[in-house]
Amino acid sequence: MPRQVKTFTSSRWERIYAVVRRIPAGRVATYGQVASLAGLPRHARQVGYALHVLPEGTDVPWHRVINAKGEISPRATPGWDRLQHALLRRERVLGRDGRVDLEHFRWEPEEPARKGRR
DNA sequence: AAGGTGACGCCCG
DNA sequence: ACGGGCGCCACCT
Repeated sequence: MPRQVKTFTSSRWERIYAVVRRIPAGRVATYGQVASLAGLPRHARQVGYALHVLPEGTDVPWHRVINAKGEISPRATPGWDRLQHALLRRERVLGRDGRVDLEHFRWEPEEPARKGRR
């Protein structure tokens, strides 16, 4: 686990953050889903890493990203998963088992459907 | 420069 | 439900 967080100039990470920023409150997305939407399929782990190195006070709603099982992924540092639980509960997406029902709360970005052209 | 690591995901007992 | 194994691949040391 990196203790020293470097400045994130990586465009890959920026693309990931851009996707995460679009997740509205009350919805969640999975790591793999974010990766695909960012144009980086099979990079779920990189999404996890990109979120991991976010500075405190970021505007990126990292807590809305969970794993494919609808669970809050365990952290190396205990305590952080608690914060995510609290934030998600505040957004009313946590089931009684502490998990998120993806059937109900998975974020599905609107299709651009930019067909105003013709 | 090479190998280790992981906030993942999927498949199989 | 649950754990183990493995493929993935950029980032870190």
